[in-house]
Amino acid sequence: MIELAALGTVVTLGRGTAVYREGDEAPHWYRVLSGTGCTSKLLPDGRRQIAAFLHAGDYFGFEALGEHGFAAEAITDMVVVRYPKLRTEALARTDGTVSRRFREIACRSLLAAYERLITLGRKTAGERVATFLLELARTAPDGKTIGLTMSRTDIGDYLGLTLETVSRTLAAMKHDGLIEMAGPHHVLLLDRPALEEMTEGDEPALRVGRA
Amino acid sequence: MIELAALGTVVTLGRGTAVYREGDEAPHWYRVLSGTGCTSKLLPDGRRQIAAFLHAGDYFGFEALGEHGFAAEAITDMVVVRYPKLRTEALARTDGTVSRRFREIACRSLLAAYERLITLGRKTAGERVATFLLELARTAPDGKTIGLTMSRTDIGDYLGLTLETVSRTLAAMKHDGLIEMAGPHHVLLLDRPALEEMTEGDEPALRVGRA
DNA sequence: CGTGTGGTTGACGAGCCTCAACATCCGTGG
DNA sequence: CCACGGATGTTGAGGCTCGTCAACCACACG
Repeated sequence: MIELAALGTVVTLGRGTAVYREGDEAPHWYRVLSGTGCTSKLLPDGRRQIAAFLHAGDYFGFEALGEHGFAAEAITDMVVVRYPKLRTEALARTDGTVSRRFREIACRSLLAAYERLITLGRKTAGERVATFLLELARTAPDGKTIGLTMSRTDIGDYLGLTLETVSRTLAAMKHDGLIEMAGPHHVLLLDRPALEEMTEGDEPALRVGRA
Repeated sequence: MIELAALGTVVTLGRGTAVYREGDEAPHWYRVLSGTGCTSKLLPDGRRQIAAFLHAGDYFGFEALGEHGFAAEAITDMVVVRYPKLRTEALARTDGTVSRRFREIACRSLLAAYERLITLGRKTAGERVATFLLELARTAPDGKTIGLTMSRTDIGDYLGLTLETVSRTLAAMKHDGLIEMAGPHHVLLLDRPALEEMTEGDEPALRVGRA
């Protein structure tokens, strides 16, 4: 019996290089081993939206049907495993476990994307940055020491803000004692409950009557 | 051999009723036969984001792993087919075609969600409304006569705008000769190329040098 | 040391939101 | 059949948030 792992090729990517571009044929999908990347799309006038940051363990590129709708690039040096779609498709056809696994990966990505819709559509700058920080903190060993491996521009393009607004919002959080910063790329969450409250917006002032 | 169709139950839903709520257990997934619905999520203070409008042929609810992260409701009277997850899971395990079908549905939804990220994160009000109109026009018989079955509030919650901005933007488009309206719920696209150009933002003014 | 890239901070303005008044549509009941 | 009332949509005035433009700073690298 074929194993999924046997179909993968390890690929090393230097910081800033493209894994694939928007419009490329999509014969492979990928999994991150180490480093940080992102998937993004440009509007003709240069505005950019990052769909997802890619961290160790994340899958990407599998959602493309014909060609890639989004580009993928390495933000830091990055190591990924590349899988050929055709052969993994064939494997999925015979192996129910693999097939189910694929479905679960797609569903998790979809759930994450839906969460991001509310962030981009309805949250304020402060709420977006708080959401982002807590998202990163989920994978931090101690849950509060965060390394920002991406630039302010990248964070802005991820959150639908400008780099200036990201910078200002972080400064305000520092000023308010919510976070501490050791250089531009190291954040320590000081007041997690306050940040969590920020991500959801305050409850409306005591609702009288119905629950 | 079991057929997928044999596992579905037809359910009729009155306008405004919930298919399921955020946090509900998710034993079923659904497909729309007729009518319009939406999936949405609320922030504690009442801000709402609509993740997707649901039209005939659309699948929804399958992405939930444990419980639903988003609510689903009928905007107009609606008929859906409800499928039990456990039994369709079992079917997918044995039938490669069904399994592949599920993966494809999930990937299509994911691609649509990614497209919406750039709409919500980077587009102006005018661009968002234009994107929305063209999205609806894709399923119109003549490609330009659109019935808006949802309210201005729903459109706003879908596009990350207020209902007033939606109304004003449509008025501006009418004024500019891009669309014509016969009542608040019937739109005719008059200048498709102009609308299409709007969805992508104008090209930057002639770039000199590198392509 | 220069030079370049990325980050911070400030001043200002545009775009969209908020609040409010008014219009229109539609179902209901007299 | 028409009058009423509520829900939905439109339009206007003003304000706030965040974007734009610009200057300055910090660090990495040759």
